[in-house]
Amino acid sequence: MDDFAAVSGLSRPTVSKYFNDPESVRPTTRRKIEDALERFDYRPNMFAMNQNRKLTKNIGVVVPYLADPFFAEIARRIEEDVIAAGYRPTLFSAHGDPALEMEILDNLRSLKPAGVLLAPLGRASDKRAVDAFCRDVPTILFDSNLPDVGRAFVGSDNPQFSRVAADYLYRTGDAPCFFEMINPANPNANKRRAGYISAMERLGCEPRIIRIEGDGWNFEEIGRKGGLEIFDNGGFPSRTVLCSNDRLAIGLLSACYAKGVRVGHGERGEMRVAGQDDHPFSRYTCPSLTTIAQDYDAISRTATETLIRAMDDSSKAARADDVLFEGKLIMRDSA
Amino acid sequence: MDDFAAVSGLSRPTVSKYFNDPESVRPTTRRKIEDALERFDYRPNMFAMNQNRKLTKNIGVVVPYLADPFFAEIARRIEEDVIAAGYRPTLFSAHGDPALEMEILDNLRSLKPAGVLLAPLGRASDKRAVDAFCRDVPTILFDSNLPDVGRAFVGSDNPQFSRVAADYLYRTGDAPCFFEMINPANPNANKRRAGYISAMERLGCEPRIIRIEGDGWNFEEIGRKGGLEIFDNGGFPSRTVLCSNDRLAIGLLSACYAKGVRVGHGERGEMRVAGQDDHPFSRYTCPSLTTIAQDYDAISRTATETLIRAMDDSSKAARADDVLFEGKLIMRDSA
DNA sequence: CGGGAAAGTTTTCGCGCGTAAAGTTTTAAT
DNA sequence: ATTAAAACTTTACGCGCGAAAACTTTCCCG
Repeated sequence: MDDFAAVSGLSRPTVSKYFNDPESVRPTTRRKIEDALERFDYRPNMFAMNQNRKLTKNIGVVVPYLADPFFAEIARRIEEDVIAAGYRPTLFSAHGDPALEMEILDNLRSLKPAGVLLAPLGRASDKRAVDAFCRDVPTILFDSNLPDVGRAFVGSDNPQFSRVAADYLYRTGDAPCFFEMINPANPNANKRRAGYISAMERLGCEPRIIRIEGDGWNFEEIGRKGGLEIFDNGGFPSRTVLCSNDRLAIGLLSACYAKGVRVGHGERGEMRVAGQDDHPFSRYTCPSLTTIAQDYDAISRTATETLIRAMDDSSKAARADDVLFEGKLIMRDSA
Repeated sequence: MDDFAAVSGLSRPTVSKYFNDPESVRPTTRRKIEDALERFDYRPNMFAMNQNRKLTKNIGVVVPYLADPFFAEIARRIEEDVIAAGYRPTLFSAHGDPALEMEILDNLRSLKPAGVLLAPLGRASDKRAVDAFCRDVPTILFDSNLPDVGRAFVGSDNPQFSRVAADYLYRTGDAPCFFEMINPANPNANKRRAGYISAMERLGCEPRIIRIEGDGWNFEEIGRKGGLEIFDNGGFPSRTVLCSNDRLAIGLLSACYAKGVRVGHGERGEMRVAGQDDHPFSRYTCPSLTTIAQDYDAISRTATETLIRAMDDSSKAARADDVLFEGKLIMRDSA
């Protein structure tokens, strides 16, 4: 940096200041540095930069399962937003493993991140450890909430998802039953079930919940196996099935196909299936999947913005209000 | 570290040695340190550790598009293998953008990685820049090759994929046509086309290639639109369609469904569709997709192993042999 | 028991930058 | 033209560790 400062005709501290915030130097100075930068492609050493600094420009992004296209997509958008805000995102996936989630948070500590965007595993997460982490590092939770942990939560209004779905399905046909895993990995599933129940009660219908076996994150397979089993044991209690999420629905569609059950909203359909999330592939299922869309854009943008505000905020204890986005009904062919 | 060395009854250099390689100290010494570790949870400062070291324990993993479940899955496995080998993986996605790919390689340089596993964007990659990077950092390319770049290439024998697929389809019905994008992002597409053509010639059939418009990484949409267009303009030249990859096939299945064309290998099927890759979701399409499976496990494991060998190898210029894995025919319902 | 190798200790240096203080120059506003 | 604020320079220190050299202790084996 000394040498580079010399060739750009400035002192090292000024150049150092530039790299911490290009706006903080005079425009003419900035010009000098950026000219020199083109001629010499100097880059400050990341490790030296961050070592003797309290706060880095790093932002950690942690998702529970990156092979789930929902998280891949939301992670992609968050990365873009974080970069646009002038920070350096680092992406981690817990791969569905609580131990790995803890390890990631531990490693994250030594990255001295300015902030973290964390979508916890949910039920399986070690809440105390996550809470302890959030006390040390400004953290925004997203997608899946742990009550009173972190600076804020940004996610979807899950009960509303299922209420809208149930309402629509009721109005366009018969009252749906609800298809979910016995032990959902994610707490959002419980909120969706609650939303479904409240909608059914308001409509004066009996809620009918079908809970299938299965652990882990291979939801399509769980949905398929669960669906096949139900077909073999008397079938579904209703012509219409609202699935707890799109991946289960994709599995169920596959089971329907295997059993020769035509799915669809028209006359031809023997059964109707709806999902929730607007999973990136749900538009390409056969039939295309009617679902409730998560607001990917709003969630990623708001999560990033909230984090950056929280990082600036000196009052460490302050908890911002949780933000919940409504889902949008996407009417496709399956229901 | 000084304080921690004191409480564990050792000198700082010994403790330092332990953290670089726990095996490098005497078992009794290791015991002392790990006992102290439990009582004091000290962690060396990452930035200080790496600053004055030529080589870190970091391994960069770069994929072209993480929202593609194929890459999400292969990245997941590579991360596991890298961790098991005692290194720290850092995952990056170029999100389909060549400029971002270059930026990632630039940032990677300042991470001083011991090695990099890179699946390049392909056609869009800046080959000269990638080559320059590979000269500085031991890099193994995977999935998509750039000739003579990097220490080695680990991927699939793409011509074999299409040969096997074409052969199988021919034997079980009629000769397939080949469905692909006009300007495939990935060079593997060209090899698959070549494999298809050679298989057809060997069988004494005329190769028939259908090339559809579309740019970017939204293959399902491209496949769907392309399929619809072909149906509207006289249809496919053959009852059987071999798609360049599973994601295009998923899009085509969706188009078939929209047009009311029954897909399947039995009597009922009006058309047969096959893909290539064994995409994580291809087993849940309707009908389930017949495809050629990539050997995820072998590719990720071999790539990691090859990289670690290349890192140990002092002869910097040495290029290991490329490794290609064969695809396995997965017979499902679509063809 | 002796001897040499292996492991640990002491000491010292430096990595490449952030940061702070004190002094100097430039800028912009009156 | 005056002046104060803003921007830059100079100087100096330290972050937390890796690494190397020279020395001492421990270990293993015949």
